[in-house]
Amino acid sequence: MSKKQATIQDIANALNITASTVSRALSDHPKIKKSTKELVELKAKELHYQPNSIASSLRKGKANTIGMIVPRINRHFFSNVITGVESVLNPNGYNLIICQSDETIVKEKQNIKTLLASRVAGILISTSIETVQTKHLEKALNMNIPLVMFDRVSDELDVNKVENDDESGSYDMTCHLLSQGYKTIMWIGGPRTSSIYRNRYKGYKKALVEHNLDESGMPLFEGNNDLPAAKEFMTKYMETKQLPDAIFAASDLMALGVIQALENAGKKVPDDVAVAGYSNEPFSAYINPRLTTVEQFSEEMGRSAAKLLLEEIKSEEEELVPRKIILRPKLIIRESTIKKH
Amino acid sequence: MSKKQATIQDIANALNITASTVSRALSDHPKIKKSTKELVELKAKELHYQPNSIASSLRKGKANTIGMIVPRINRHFFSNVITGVESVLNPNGYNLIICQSDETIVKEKQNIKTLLASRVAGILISTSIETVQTKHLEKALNMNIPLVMFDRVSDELDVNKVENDDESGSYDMTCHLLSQGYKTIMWIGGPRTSSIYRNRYKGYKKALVEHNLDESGMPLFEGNNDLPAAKEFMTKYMETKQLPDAIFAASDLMALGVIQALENAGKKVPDDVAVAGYSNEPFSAYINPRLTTVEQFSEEMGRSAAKLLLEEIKSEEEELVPRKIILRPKLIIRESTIKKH
DNA sequence: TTGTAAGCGTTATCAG
DNA sequence: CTGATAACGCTTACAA
Repeated sequence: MSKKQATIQDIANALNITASTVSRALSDHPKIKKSTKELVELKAKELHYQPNSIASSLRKGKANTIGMIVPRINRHFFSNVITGVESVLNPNGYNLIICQSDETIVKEKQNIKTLLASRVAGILISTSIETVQTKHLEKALNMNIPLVMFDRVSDELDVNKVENDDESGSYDMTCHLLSQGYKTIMWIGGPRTSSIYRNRYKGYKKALVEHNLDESGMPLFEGNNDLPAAKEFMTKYMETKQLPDAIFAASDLMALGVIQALENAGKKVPDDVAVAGYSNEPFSAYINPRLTTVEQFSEEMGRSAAKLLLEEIKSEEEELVPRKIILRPKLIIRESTIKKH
Repeated sequence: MSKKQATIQDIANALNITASTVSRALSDHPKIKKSTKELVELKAKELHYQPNSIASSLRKGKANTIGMIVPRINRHFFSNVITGVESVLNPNGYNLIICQSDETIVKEKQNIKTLLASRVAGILISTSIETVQTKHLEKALNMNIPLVMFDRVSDELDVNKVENDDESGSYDMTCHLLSQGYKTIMWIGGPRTSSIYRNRYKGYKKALVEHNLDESGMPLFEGNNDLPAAKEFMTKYMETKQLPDAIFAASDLMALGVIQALENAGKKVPDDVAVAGYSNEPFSAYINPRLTTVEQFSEEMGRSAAKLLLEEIKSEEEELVPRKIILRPKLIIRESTIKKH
């Protein structure tokens, strides 16, 4: 219909007042008469006025937008973190621009670029699996754009962080397996260049050492964190080698791959071999056997990260003392690791 | 570090040229000398120049941003649609602002408001379960902001749409159940105010009628599309009534709730009763029994919707002839509905 | 309580 | 090939 969008100027003209008065009226400035406020509201409706937050952002130098970068949006863990983030941001008047790095450093750099160009008020990021250098992230800091890292963090960067205590989650799981009487525990994980898998491996190793077991004697697989990789590895492994007592996969997806391989080979879980996962995917409670795993409280992680970011945005102080919030994961014991007698 | 962001003006001053030249150089205007382009690039790097897309958007009257509204981001279906959308939008230079309506009309209206204020170049929406009126969506159309509906669409609005052929998916499933010899088929679904469930029910009914069965004789449950609702209903149902031959749940989550209730009551699937779901959630292939369901091609839906939107944005024509893309879902037959002899 | 005026950083237009 | 100028729509000192 209307070729041209109505502006505050149009409202002002129609009411024989000035744009500044309209602006103040619309933002509920205390020193504007109630009557003019009402007039303005009315005329705004009449002209189908829609505020232009681009103009507002330009003038104010900041957008009411937060940028968020995750490796993949369709991972249960990350989509729940996003839900947590939104639940904090929206009530505070912020919008979220979501970007996916697809686990590549190239797209991650691209994402940062567009977020900086959009002059977002802050950035939340969980880095890609390829990310080791952090120069691109430092650009944000140089522009005084607050940045909070979550889940996958970088030690080099001195910023607010929210982490899962992967080491302790993994440690707890390994202790559980040992307490069930399993002696040889195979490790299956993603690349240890990522803080996630590095820490989970650390916890696994720590538990073994504490129980006087030599981790170097245990079989190990390190590959893509997905179902096919784990399934393929396990299938091949069984062709030549003996099964361990238990298998600890650093993700539920990998655990599922392992279970499928075992099933195909006619092996029973947990009778022939116990299998544990990590991260409590929605399916884990429902597969056969029900999968022992570690719950990560993803929404809570999103809320914490968003809160840290908002604090940082609100505090005008130049010097930030970076905080680190560590969320303690929870062991969830199900059928797949329970020793039968 | 740098208190102030460098602007094209700063670059211009440093090189004794004008801002317009810098602007053109940076956007690779054909009529700018190669040498000045290089000088500009260099100085831009030196000054840590970051383009300001807010200013650019204001000047150009449009943002390079697309808004997307989904009921819930952490639903497998929607996060995959988003992935599909991004895969088309990003290569075309568009960013995505993602909003969740949380299945409420109130939040959906709020979402529209912020997207309009951000002057997004277009909107992709799958409406909330509460949405029946569409006045808020018409605002976008009045502002000449292209809008594409996907999955959950509204008949009242004359816009581009991408739909799943829920009726045919549901019809195929019902025919499959009938062909297995099941005579009484219970319907379990979400509210039929939503086009989704209305169409799925239609397909179910159509198949029954074609087989000379009276749908009014079949047991039915209509409630929240989630696991607990279905589980609770089923548990109560069994207390007083006979089981049907088969149960067709309009979502995998509801199917899972049903299976759990049956399991708790000591009933076997599919021996005592067959169970089918809809939408092929990631867990469905792995639960016990493996769930017969309908695959929806969610990423494809995202890609189609995004392409339609881009076309509409690019075409300057005032009058749009709305198109409707209908994606044909695919029946996936697994253990949970196979009759044993 | 309201008006005046300047400016946020870009880009389109016109001119040369 | 480049420069000058205005404008996008809004906010905010400062003034009245």
